[in-house]
Amino acid sequence: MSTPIALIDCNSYYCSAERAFDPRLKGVPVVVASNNDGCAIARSDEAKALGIKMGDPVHKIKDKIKAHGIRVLSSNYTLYGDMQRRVLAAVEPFARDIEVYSIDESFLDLGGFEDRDLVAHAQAMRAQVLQWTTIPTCVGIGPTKTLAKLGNAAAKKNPLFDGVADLRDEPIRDWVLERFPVEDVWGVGSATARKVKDLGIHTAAALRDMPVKQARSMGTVVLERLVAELRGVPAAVVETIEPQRKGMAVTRSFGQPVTDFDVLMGAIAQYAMRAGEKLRSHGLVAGRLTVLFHTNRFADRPQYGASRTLSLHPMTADGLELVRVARKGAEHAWRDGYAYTKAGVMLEDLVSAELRPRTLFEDETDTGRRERLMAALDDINGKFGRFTAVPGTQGFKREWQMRAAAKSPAYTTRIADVPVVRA
DNA sequence: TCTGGGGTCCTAGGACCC
DNA sequence: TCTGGGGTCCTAGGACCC
Repeated sequence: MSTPIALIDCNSYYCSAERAFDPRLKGVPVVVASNNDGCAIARSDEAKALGIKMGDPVHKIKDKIKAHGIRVLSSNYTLYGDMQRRVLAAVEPFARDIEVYSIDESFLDLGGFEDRDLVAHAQAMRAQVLQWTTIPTCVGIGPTKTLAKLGNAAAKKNPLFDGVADLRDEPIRDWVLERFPVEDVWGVGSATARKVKDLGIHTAAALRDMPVKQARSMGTVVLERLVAELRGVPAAVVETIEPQRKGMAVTRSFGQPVTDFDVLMGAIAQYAMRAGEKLRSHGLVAGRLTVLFHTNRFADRPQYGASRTLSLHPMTADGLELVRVARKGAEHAWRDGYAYTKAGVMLEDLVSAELRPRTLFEDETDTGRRERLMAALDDINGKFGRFTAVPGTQGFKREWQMRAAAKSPAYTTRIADVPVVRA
């Protein structure tokens, strides 16, 4: 008998986090938009009922927003990140181990709790999260991660489960899998769904019953493992230690198109500086940098996009060095006459800063000086807010700055924004 | 006028080597 | 009739996730 695994997932997480501090958002349709106020990335139940889909461009649903008074909020990741901390604090006592899978989902190793009624256990956990954060959740339980995930989706869809679906029970598992669309199974994307449907496989149960060899030859080992997991044979475990990161990226769409190299370079400089900050906060250095920018692929206008990858030696986390290298790449890739709408900086070959290989001609004093400069920069920007001290390359106008027309306050992380209750 | 951002894993195929 | 064989490393691109 394998250890039971649970998946706890927050319902309409970003919308729920916003509602925690603004009661006016309760009972009305709410949508949280992606960066630049571009797409709908979280919808309350009321917004879903109005037909708002995940990823809908906000400008294409303007009429619906107006007609139904849908509240559209800019995303506030500082708030969502801090609320996640609180959710996890509530969940912690209910599991032996936790794997934080995303900002609103965690896998729980329920080893040691087997002799309890796990449905009641999960209900108690949901109540705790709700009480501490006001955020509603659903829980799926199963012998494998895939089944826990599937149970979670079933609990969300079917009110019969009252928020908790335990798929360790075989009759219940079969009942759910036979009614579960194959394209909704975790790990089945549009390409795989198309292929298996051609074979007449339309449900999770049919996918489970697919011959393993056929799964392997049609897909990859990934599909083979997926079939095993649906059968209750674990192919993955709850991972409790965070793996070393392989890459890091800072990419943004612009608030308005950019046609001038220096202006573009301002944005790229900001992203490179931010990428450096991220590296340093993880204690890493990078060995390779990619700079990229492109035009709006949805627009009926001439298109151009390019990227350049350059190596960083010595490996570094120095923001100014990243800016210098990114500029070199951007100069190479630049073409006049286009309206660019997005740019980015990506870093690869990451290693821990202590393990950084030294190069032959490196000036240790100079390296030390630059490291202190970066530390000072992090200090200033940490204390007085991001972008307090920046290189001049970023420019002062920053017309490319992304739109965020309706961003909520930093209720939990900035003292001036803490809600005040008046008697 | 307005369509996000940041990740991971896997495979195929080329380069290179003995 | 039948192009040597086998190994590693790297990269690009696809697929998937939230």
